[in-house]
Amino acid sequence: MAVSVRDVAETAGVSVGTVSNVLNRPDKVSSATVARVQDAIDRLGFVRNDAARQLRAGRSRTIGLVVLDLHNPFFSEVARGAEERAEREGLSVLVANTDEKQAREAAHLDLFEEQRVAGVLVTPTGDDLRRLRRMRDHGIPAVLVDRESQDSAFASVAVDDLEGGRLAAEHLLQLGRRRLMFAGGPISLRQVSDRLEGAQRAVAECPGATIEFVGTEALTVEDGRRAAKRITARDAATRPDAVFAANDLIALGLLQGLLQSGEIRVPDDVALIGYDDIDFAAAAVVPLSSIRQPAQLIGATAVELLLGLDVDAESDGARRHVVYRPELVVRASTAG
Amino acid sequence: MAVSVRDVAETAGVSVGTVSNVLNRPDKVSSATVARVQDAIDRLGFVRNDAARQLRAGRSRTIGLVVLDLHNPFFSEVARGAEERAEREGLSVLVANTDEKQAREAAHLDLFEEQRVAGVLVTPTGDDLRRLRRMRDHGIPAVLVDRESQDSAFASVAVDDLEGGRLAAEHLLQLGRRRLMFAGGPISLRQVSDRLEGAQRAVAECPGATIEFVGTEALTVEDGRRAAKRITARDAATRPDAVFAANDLIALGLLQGLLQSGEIRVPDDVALIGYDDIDFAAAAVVPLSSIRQPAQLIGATAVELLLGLDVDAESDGARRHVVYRPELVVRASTAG
DNA sequence: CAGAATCACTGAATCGATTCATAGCCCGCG
DNA sequence: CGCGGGCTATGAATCGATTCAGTGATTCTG
Repeated sequence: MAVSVRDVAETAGVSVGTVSNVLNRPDKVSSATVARVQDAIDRLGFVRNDAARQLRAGRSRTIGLVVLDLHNPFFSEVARGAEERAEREGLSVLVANTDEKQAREAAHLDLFEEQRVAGVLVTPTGDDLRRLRRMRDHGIPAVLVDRESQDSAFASVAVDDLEGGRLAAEHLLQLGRRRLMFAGGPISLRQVSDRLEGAQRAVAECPGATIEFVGTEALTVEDGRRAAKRITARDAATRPDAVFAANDLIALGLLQGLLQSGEIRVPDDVALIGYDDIDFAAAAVVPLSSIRQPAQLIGATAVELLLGLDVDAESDGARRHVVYRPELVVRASTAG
Repeated sequence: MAVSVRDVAETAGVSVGTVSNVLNRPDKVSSATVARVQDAIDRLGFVRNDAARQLRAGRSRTIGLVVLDLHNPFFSEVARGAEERAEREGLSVLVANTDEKQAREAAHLDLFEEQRVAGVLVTPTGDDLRRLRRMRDHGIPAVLVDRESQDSAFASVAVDDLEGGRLAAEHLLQLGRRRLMFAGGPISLRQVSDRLEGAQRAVAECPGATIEFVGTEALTVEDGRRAAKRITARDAATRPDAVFAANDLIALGLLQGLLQSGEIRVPDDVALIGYDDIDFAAAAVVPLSSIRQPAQLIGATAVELLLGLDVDAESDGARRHVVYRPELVVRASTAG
């Protein structure tokens, strides 16, 4: 059933080495032979066995991408960017979800290591880079995605989340809002804590303004809806007049929840701004203001960093840490 | 650098066979030996080489999933369902995008075959199942996803798209609308043509009602926006009074485009219904009516069919074709 | 025209985990 | 004491593509 190079070689009347050459370096083989071998391949329906090839090569032609949540269109954009870039290099990308859970992140990294991937692109769940270090020691380079690494050992692509947080908060303050709220979580995610901190700094510079933190379990639409309940449950007087959501999914959930209550108008009573500027943000009930990040570019850059990466070259730190700037996108949810 | 079972065996003072047993059948090995081997594994930082394992096994522990568009939340739900189900069986899922292009579908299937995946779940782009047949002959079973197979050779999970199309159209007709339009494409996609045909049948049963077809290149938000332009460019009198979009992405694009024009109100001037009921449909500017499909369940069922599938058992056709029923979800975009 | 260089091809060795026939050991039972 | 049977462990053979030193044959060069 399984057709191997040996079978092909036999029916073409050549050696296995020649078959391999036809497959990998057709120019090294006379065209007559190429034709004979091709014919045998077609007749037998031969398909290369990638496992054998990889075993010999010692390395696969695949890149592992570990993201927090593929359901977040932001990450699926990142994935698309990475895939397109990798494809041009003849590599494919394997995508794994962590659902923001450390255990799943570890399990997926283990699987990638077993597969001897050419490298991994990771949005780390926590602050623990030990496993990545071990993988690097085993010859598997890593690039941190959507996260600046203080650690010079790993290249990274990120967007300045402090700046993004500041942009969002400053925008809300300029509207005259003073009782800000930040919704998102878990705070252990760097993205979340940095955006919050950026916002807090902006608020600190504005006398009379406050910002309150409401934690969520994760960064999904559902978590946003739950956060909305906690807001609507309060007295109108103690409610925030502006909410900055850690990402657009949370923001969309909040929007639904707040409007559903019937008492709260957006942006009149509560201004709302999200983060990521996913496609659906513009199409929301109240079109959502957001902080835009160049998602595809992030994915593509990560791949480039990975490929330009010499595992044991600790040098050239400068060009191995790319930081993009976020951009404010104003829509109806923060109008007026 | 590369640590192999041989190295582990050596430092643990046992044979390679024993190391393999510790890895795969620890109960067959005395606990003292297990401990010694484990210790060696930890000390050396040994990680199994999956390529070697697969080569020996002749088959990988991975399932390939080929979908039309991962950016469509419907498919990412399907993927999630498949992943969760597969994980319980100790399998992982590789996801590949076709962007609705035949060539990409073929390329990805080839890659999957080279990897000797345990099976593939496919939403075929066209009607050509030859490649799938060849793969089956090579021992790689396939399950058709979101598509009924007339072909008894392949198991399938689908939702009745004729029924879905009918549901959507009947709903619009019940609102009193008579000049219907269907927007979507390419028509070569079974999902598109079936939904259209279901709608046409409903329209045919309603005297005085018509349905017009507007094709799009693909099923994205952007295509929806473009379709909207073609509607807004017309005289008010010749515009449809209801639009049925082939999926929610198209519907959301249409919605944005129609509202942007300023002249058209939804649902007053044009009622709008989508398909899939993705999460974002409920959060749209005008919450979107839609036809719901059990996305995760489809993914999970596909995996089950695959695993229960004996490649050369042509029998038991009945239980190998699962068809779920779609469900109408009414929201503001078709109110009144 | 000898010797060098080029070309097309060969086939054994290799990657690393798993398998399986085999061997050694110990215990218990007749 | 001896034999069967249960444990535990062994290590050569295997999966299939690739590599690379080497063989012949042909063409080139001074």
